[in-house]
Amino acid sequence: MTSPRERYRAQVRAEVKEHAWAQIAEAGASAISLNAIAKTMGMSGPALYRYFANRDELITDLVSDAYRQLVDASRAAVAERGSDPAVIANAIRDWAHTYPQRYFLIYGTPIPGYHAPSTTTEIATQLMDLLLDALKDREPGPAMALDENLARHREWAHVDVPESVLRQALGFWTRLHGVVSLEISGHFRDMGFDTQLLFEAEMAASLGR
Amino acid sequence: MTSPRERYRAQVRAEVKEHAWAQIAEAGASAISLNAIAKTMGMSGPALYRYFANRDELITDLVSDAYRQLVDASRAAVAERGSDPAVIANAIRDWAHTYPQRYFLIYGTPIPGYHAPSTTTEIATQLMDLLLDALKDREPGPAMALDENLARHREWAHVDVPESVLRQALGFWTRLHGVVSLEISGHFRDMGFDTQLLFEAEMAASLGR
DNA sequence: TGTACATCAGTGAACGCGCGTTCACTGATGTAC
DNA sequence: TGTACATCAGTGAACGCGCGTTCACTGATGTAC
Repeated sequence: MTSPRERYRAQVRAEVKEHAWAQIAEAGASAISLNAIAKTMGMSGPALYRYFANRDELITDLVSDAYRQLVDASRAAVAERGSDPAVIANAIRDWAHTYPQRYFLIYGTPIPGYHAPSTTTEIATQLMDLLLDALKDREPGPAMALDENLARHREWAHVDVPESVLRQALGFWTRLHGVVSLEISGHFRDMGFDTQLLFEAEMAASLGR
Repeated sequence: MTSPRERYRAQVRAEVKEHAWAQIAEAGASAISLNAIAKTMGMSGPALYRYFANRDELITDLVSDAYRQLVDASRAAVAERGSDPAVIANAIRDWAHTYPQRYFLIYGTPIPGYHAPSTTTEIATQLMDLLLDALKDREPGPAMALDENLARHREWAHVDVPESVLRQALGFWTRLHGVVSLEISGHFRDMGFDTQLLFEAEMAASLGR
């Protein structure tokens, strides 16, 4: 089905992205440059325009891949250790520590002038679904003002879980990223305590308590 | 004491920073350019080297100013509405919403190749002190594994509060930034619910419950 | 299997741009007698 | 108050760099008869 040329194209595209990741890891997402990537591949700059329409298309591809990778890592963790919020949380944190710049690409400061296409939102939804599934059998907890608001969102997004689960998921989600984004950004550096313990304490407090 | 020349220098420095903020608000921190700033001021690029040794010094100044501004805003809120964690939290969130790019400058993805000097850590401490002060009269809550770790940090940082307060402060801190950074980054955009309510729910859950 | 043609990967030159930073300089502002 | 000198703000040219992107082209790879 796939011709040799098509396979070759796919290979080069993959190699370009590989180099892009290396570049991101070194100098952040804003440093992604088609010319620089071409150079490290021993090619001339314009050659890459055979594979990507422009710089934005490359970035979009990278963002999607990062998201997919994160979803895969979370899914794999669930498959291995069970559908548990803490399992997902640790998978995400581990991934963030392994690939800080990829984490920033998704959850960090938005790249100026770049707007993520709708496909990424779709993948983001998959991640949320994974979390909702892990949370769905928990006891509700007291009703609150936010619930009414979430009910509207639930209908709109066609999510099939009670508001109480949605509420727990959102709290869990924000706390997870609260710890992780601050620690990866280095805001706890030189403060001399174990951020892993802080993370675990936060996740424990968020669940059942 | 201050000569006219010194006063003039301070004025120009301030004006440069004013334009830098405008540039940051438009295209993010990585877009700060001395040449571009000079142009909008009707000056030539090299002129600014009379006022800042180089680009990094400008950024350092901006980061410090942003921090100071955030501390001032928090202090003002406390002065007006009392020393309450929720008051501080709302002050920080309001500031972040008013100046999203300044918020990112401090708490967002680190600027590649730029390292904050120690003075900024000092100002960050002031903000934490403000929070610790607001939390200091709360009941302890059950002891946990993190406490031992925090005790070491307390000694090292010469902070004069019990571990339980430090623990509460850290939890409060991470949850605050968890909601705020995600909402400012736009991760709740198009999800159709009121992030203000989510924020309030998180802060309420974090305090007394 | 061999030839003719079409497809397409990659090159090199070029365009226009903006960046940080240096340097020798002009001209205005302040200072000392 | 007036003159001589020192200080210093700002200019314009220049350096070297890298960026994204276009374009006409060469040469290799695949396809059809």
